[in-house]
Amino acid sequence: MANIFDVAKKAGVSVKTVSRVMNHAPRVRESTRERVVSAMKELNYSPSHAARELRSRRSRSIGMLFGATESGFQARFHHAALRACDAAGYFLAGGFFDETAKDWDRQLSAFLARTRVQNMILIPPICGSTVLHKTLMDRGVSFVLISPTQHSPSAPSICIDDRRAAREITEHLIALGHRKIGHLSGAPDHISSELRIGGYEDAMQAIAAKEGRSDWNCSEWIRRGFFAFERAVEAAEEMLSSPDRPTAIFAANDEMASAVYFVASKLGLRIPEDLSVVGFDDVPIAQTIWPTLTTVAQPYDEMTRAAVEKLTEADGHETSSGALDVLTLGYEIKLRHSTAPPAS
Amino acid sequence: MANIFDVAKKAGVSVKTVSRVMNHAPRVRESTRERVVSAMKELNYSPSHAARELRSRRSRSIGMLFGATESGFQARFHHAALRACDAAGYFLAGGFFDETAKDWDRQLSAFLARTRVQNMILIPPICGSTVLHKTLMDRGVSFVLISPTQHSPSAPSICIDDRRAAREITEHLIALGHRKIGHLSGAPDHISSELRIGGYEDAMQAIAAKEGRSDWNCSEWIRRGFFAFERAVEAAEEMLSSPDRPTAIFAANDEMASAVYFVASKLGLRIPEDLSVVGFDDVPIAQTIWPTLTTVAQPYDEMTRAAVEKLTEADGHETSSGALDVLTLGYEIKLRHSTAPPAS
DNA sequence: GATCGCTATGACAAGGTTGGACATTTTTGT
DNA sequence: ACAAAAATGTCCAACCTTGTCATAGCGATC
Repeated sequence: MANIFDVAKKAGVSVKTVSRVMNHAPRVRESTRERVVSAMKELNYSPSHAARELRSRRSRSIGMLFGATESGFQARFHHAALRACDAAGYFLAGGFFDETAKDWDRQLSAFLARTRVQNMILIPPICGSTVLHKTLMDRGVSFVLISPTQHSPSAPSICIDDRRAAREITEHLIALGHRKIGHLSGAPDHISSELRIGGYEDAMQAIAAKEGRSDWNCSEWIRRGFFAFERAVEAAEEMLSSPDRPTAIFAANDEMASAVYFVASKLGLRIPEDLSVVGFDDVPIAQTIWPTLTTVAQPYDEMTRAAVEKLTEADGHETSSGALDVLTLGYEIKLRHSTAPPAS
Repeated sequence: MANIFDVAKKAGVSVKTVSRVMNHAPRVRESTRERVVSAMKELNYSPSHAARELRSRRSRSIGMLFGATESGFQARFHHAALRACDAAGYFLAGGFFDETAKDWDRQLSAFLARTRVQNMILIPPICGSTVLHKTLMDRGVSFVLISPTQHSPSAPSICIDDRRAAREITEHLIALGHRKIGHLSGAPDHISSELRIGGYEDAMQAIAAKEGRSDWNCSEWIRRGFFAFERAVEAAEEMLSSPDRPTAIFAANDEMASAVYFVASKLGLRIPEDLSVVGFDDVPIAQTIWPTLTTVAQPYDEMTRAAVEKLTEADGHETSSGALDVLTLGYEIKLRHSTAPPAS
């Protein structure tokens, strides 16, 4: 395997110049650059990331911790991260991380020690742990939070307008004629849960005001599903077996929406004839269950690309401006087959 | 950050001894080892993997290429690999790989150049590409194939007895009383597809022989679904809209089984009353659809652990014995709610 | 034409670890 | 007490790249 000396020799320059070319340093004559580049090509040269990392104390990898990789949600981000890293010339170092385990910090230390990543992308559910943030900061690791449970002054966050999206999708149900709309909400320590509840309430209160039902209290229609399938099954069972059951349910993620399908199927309720369902996230399952699920699509690829950009741009440069750095991207409502007017 | 010299000083030994301890070299007294280990702990030392890799030309990472990370199947292996690598002290370097893309080799070269992995685990669908095998061998990368489309003389494979599993799960349907059993098979270039067809036919022919129906040709009941949801939807529609439709379907993976649910739901067929369904793989979706899916569980964790072991054991040592190295692990049939006797 | 300033390039050390070849010390067995 | 074996140390080179500082070349300025 060729190294930098071979390239230098072939191009008739010093190793340093080759290094400069690789690192896009200024002050290299165009003709020299070309000579070097073609020498690299000819020798099929690729620099040793170990040596670069050793010398420059910068690694070309981005770390990411996964808990439940099967969760559709994490799998989508995994996919997006693989592509974004590929595009940026970085590679993804994945670690397993069980946030409920006791040897929490051992897992994290082991990951950091092994990979020596300097950059990380943190996704739910673990992105919200302040202890985690602190550990990373102490170690000098920069990180970006995606859809965090809470924003951090020490790292940029990337999210969507959860509240507006929740409001919009609830309004879709209202527009179809639904009034008894249940909400299956997420884990209470997650900012998105509360924002989605907020959006739901915004929509419900707006229609209540418009139709003059001042006594109407939509918060009775909210049940916690904690973003988890099993918990959502319980909550949905409770909601749907009540005599005054809702005619539509807005689940705060698709996994819980599929739990509603599960329960509805068990109880013999037809979707959407007897019950309309909407979700949130647009994970793959949304299109592989029948009827396909109306939901809010997160811009996974865009979010992850932005995260990688933030990390690679800042690489090396300390750029904590002090102000909260929050990037809000656009979502999309996907209308599919899980909603219909209520049975009259 | 402490380095090996600091540790040596603290432990009162030479750097060499510290190195010996880290690399589990023989001829180190237990008491010395302990002193060194505790010095490392105290200093919170972790070796620079860049330096180790640079010097020893061995990387502590295992590479893995993912195509469709959302596919449940790959997500399960991702999860298993993260855990197995963690346990082995390695880390997982993930790469995106679209086997249908044109810049196929660019993707692979970029991945290998960036990560410089020496070890890889290959999973379906890309694990079968002989071009891929060749490239890896040329580059001196060792690899293990999991459930490969075809075995390779140059790498160990890990799989289950697909044929027996397929036979067994088909027999489950037969035992319930089904005779008109359709099979939704996988991609024809994949060895597992053919083995699962084989197992299905074994079971069908056995019952045909037993019941004296020598004219019965079960191969009419086979349709290709190519392991893909959309293709399976088409195939299932065809199967189920025929007047003499099957009373049970054995899908060669869970994704296709969920496609059967999708179509059944669309056509108003109830599972399992009107149609029994069984799958293969036991991916997460099998338990989050109602009725929960009877399927064959692959031993994901065990398979991946075995793969990591093979790689880490062989690390450095050339051990190609020449003979085919195929490890067959046990599967498990998960009986759930998607099967019942046929309507009489 | 000597001096200055700027650009492009080069020489050399450093970064943390392991490998190799031996030398030296300690332990063990007799 | 002596030899053999085991444990540890010494020292240097190598791995490949980048950072620091130095220098050659060259046009502009006084």
